[in-house]
Amino acid sequence: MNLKELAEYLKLSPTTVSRALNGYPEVSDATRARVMAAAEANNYHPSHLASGLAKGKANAIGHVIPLSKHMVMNPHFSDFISGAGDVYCKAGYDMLIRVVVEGEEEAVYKQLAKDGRVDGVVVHGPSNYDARIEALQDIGIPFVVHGRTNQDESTYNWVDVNNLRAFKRATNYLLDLGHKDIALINGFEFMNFAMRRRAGYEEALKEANIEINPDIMFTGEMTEPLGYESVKQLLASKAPPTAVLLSSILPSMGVVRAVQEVGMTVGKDISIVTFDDQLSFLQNSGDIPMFTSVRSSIRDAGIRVAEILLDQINKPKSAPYHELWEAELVLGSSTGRPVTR
Amino acid sequence: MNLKELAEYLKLSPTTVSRALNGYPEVSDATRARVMAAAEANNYHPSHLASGLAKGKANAIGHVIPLSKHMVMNPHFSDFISGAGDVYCKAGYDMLIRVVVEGEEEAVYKQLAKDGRVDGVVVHGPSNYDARIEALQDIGIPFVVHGRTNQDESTYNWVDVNNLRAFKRATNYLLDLGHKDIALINGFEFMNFAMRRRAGYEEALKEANIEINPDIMFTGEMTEPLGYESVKQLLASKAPPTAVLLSSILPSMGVVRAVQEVGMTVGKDISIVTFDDQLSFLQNSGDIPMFTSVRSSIRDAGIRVAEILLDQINKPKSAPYHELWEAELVLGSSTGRPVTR
DNA sequence: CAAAGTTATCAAAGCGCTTTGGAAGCTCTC
DNA sequence: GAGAGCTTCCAAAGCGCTTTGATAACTTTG
Repeated sequence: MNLKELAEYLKLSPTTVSRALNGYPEVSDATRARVMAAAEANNYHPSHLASGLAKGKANAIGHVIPLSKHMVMNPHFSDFISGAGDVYCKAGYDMLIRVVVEGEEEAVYKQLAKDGRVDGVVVHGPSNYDARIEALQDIGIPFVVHGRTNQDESTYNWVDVNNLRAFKRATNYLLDLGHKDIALINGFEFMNFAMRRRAGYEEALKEANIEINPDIMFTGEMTEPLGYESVKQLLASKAPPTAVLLSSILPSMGVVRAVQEVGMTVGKDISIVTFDDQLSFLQNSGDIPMFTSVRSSIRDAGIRVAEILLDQINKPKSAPYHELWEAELVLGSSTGRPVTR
Repeated sequence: MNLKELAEYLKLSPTTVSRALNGYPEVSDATRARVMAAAEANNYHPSHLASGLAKGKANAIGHVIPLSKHMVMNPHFSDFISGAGDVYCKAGYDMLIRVVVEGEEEAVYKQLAKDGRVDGVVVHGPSNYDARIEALQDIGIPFVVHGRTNQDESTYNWVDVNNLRAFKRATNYLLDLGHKDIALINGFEFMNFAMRRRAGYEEALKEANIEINPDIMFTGEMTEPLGYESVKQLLASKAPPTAVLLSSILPSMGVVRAVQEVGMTVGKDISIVTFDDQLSFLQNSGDIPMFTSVRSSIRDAGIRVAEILLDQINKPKSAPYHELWEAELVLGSSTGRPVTR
């Protein structure tokens, strides 16, 4: 059943039916009620394609998700998406996801934007200098970035955690406990968030006059094995670090595994502070959480990013909007004073 | 730039341009080359909405993802989606995701199907009797189920792991090692996969004449804490089980945490066998993997489900198609003979 | 070389909806 | 009781593409 048929059935014009359904005022309450009832009764759903075409609006938001070399979907996305998806759903938007080989995101964003399939896009995982930003600005489609780049921040919309401050604070906490050798297990540092975290770590060390030691700094895909392998390697050295700072709870699990494997105890023999995205499936909660962490919910970020994007779509040409979130330092049982050797 | 403008620019009719672009034979090679070049040069992208409307095809697949009570997106989805998304992308389809409060999936599937937004849908996490199946059959939209229900399997498309056999085999393996008290930590058993796994577990125990003990059987959302809490509880009893069988690697991590917390060793004091979906971010690999497991890749399932769905869309009215996969038993370091007490 | 067959192009209708610009039919006013 | 002002509805154009049915131009063939 389409609009025309519904109109014929009701002995009304398509115009009136369309208006009744879309809440325009030019139709009497009685007629509107009749139309609504008939639509319901006939299980009528307007064609999304047709209305989109007529209105020049797709009612959808695009997300382009890069697959890394190992064809891995970053699990942090699923929480982000769950937050954003919820917002879209409530606002009557769809979420359109393209899984794309890393490096081809730009072309895909362009195509999505041009072919009118989406009204806006969100940019995931910005690198330090990210070509997508200018590409999207050229196209003129609304977008918001989850994170920032080193480009001029004021020209686009973003939501970011203060990664530098978070890691500086985490490092300072470990320093205050008396740790001097603090390892860093970070994401890939061409990603902006990781670069900023490293900067925070280094800043804190410098201020404490501690030399930065590249031998105890690791980067990689933030998975369980990254933590395991890195700490295995550290523990094999003569004087392993007494503390380790991590970018995600996933590698932190790996650290715990490695530490326990050699019979040491987390929080006693070795301290761990981790960034905690509050992943839904690996909660670090309870009265005394397992990990001491700097915490900021990635799901909440998804929610805000989506809200901001919808705002920008609905009132275009508003000024770029930013939000910088401070992460919360949460004390858990994975930290303690270093053991004196 | 739209088709009409491009045609004017080329001094051709929209018909010819459209045909040239879409690879129809009724156009000379010379003209086609000219058109292609002009399209490229002018950065022309056909409107997805318009072509979809004209063709009666959306070029998109719908996924409806239920949010559980705790607003958690099941992390197993992200791997499934990464597989499926990849297939869609290569075939020129989009993936449309709706995050929906649990229980409302049915209405959403209906709407998606009716309004022409998608050409097919995939059904996630079927329950034992799932109303969505009949709803989708009524609507007449192509769909494939990831998993099965207890309804008549022959009437719809599905891809499933032989969960019963996998868990029976895993249980038998533990029995063979000499374990008599085997705990089960399962997903929610209104989910069909969990029900079948439990059946496999019980079948093996029955055949071994071991009484089924509900006190050592747990169900819940498959997260890290589920494993931790359950095993904490088990270890508090007088004679804790010597082995535990789990439905996912996530709770298995929790079991490890609980076991190590009391100073016991996994694979010696207590054995673990887990179902391993080969989640990309929690790999259980290496020469000797951490966990003994029954293994089947959820990402591969996503790939097959997507392929099958696209097939069904392209040749409608083909017979329902099924695939039942056998999980592989992989020996790791989390199992051993029970300690004699 | 005319008839038949091919090839290369086009005009126009249609996909299902929205929206513009009227036009009836009312109710008020002076 | 005629003009103004509402209210309620409609015809038709348009969104950007595809596709049907035709036509013109060009090759073959007997």
